[in-house]
Amino acid sequence: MLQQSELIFDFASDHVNMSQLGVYSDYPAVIVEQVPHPHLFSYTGLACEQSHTEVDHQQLLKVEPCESGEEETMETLVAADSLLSMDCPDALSLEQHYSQTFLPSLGDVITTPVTQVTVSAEGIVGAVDKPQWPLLHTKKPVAQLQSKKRGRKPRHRRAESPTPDIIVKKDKYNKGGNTLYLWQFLMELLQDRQVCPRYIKWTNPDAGIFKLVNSKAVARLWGKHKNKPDMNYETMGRALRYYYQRGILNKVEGQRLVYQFTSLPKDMIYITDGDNAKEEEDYDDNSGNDEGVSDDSDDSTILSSDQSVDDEDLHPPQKKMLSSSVRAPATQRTRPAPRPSAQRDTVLRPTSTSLIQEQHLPIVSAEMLRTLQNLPKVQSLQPAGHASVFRTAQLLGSLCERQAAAQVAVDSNCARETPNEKSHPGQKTSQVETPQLVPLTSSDQ
DNA sequence: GATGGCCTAATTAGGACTTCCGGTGT
DNA sequence: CACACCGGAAGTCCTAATTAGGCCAT
Repeated sequence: MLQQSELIFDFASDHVNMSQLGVYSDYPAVIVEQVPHPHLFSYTGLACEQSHTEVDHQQLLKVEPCESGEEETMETLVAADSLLSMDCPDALSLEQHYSQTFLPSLGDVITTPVTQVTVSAEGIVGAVDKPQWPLLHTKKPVAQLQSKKRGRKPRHRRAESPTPDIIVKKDKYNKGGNTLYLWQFLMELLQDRQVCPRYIKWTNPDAGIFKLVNSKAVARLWGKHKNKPDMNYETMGRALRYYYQRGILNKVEGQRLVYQFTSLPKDMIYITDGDNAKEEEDYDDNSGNDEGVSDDSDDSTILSSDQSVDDEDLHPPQKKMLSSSVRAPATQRTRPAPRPSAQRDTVLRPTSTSLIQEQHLPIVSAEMLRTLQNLPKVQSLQPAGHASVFRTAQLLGSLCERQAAAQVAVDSNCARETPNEKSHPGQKTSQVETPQLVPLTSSDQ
């Protein structure tokens, strides 16, 4: 089994290898943001320069040698290692399980450097109805202010978490590194096939209603992320309840463990129950109850049904890929209704993928490609503006092309590329409609 | 020596939880 | 009885903003 560091190296160097290979030398600009959310690094041990949200395209289009990651790598590796080595009763720990969800590793067929599609966070907004009392600071006694060692101007109010109403500085989530809010974390889980719908699932995606199928497991995952081993659902629930006040979440009355996002990214990937029908069955076999009562059995109980995941890790990737390709394509879908609203980071993470493939032959999930290509927004994407979506869409397209071409002749014209990207790798050309939060109304429910 | 630019460390405010608790409802 | 759920209160952690001070060049 590959060590994490090996995976990291291979993964992080993938782009470089591609660019160095003659076959792919025509793809200088198809450098998708190689920056999974920092929290993903914390699980996987990956560490790299992060630059999602407000995109400096010039920067994005050059391969960053992980300058920040250089110092973060070891730390992150250690952290990830410690995470993964934390005691867990089951052979496949939740932590490992979840870490794998962010390490492209399993059955599905995306084997590209695509780590995510990020969407510019520009215009992320937050709760406007949150009271703001800037005068509170100005009313401090003068003597108190002067008693400070250093005089200080009244500082600007710090940007808050991106909630549906407050405008947040573009780079808020770039600088900080691994800040991942709970609601973001939940959205991540909801877009993760290995967790959704097993531990968390949509009950009404259109309305943003989801259920914590296994509240304890989700809380534990959250605790892992926050390095709070004592995290439990009660604590996490308190944080969730704070979201009520801030207009990020609503509680679905009468249903336990069921919450509702007040708004959602437009381009969010929705994993429905059908996507993981088998897993769902497995889970249901364990829980035997999906009506309002969570399955809070011990994680090991659930994980025992996830042996396939464990097994897959022990098998060569190619084999996994083949077996997975037999499965019915995923039924991931994207929210159809393009409703204007605020904006928020969106991560369209490829589903479980095999990270190391022989020859790194890119194999793109046709389903995902279709999904992306069918998005009107993606169709109108330009290589600038919020270029990450564009680039990823292009990458997927180009990878698909290469995939087809590789089957005909490896050294043939497999390096075709979309003209815009090819001719102007880093050029900012036009404005792209940014993915937006979709405010969810009661009518959706 | 004065001035300005740059960098860094220290300081601080504030956001986002986390922890604890008592209570209610199912 | 267990669990979900609620919300107040206080605390912690982390980050961004701000500033002073050092260094260097002019």
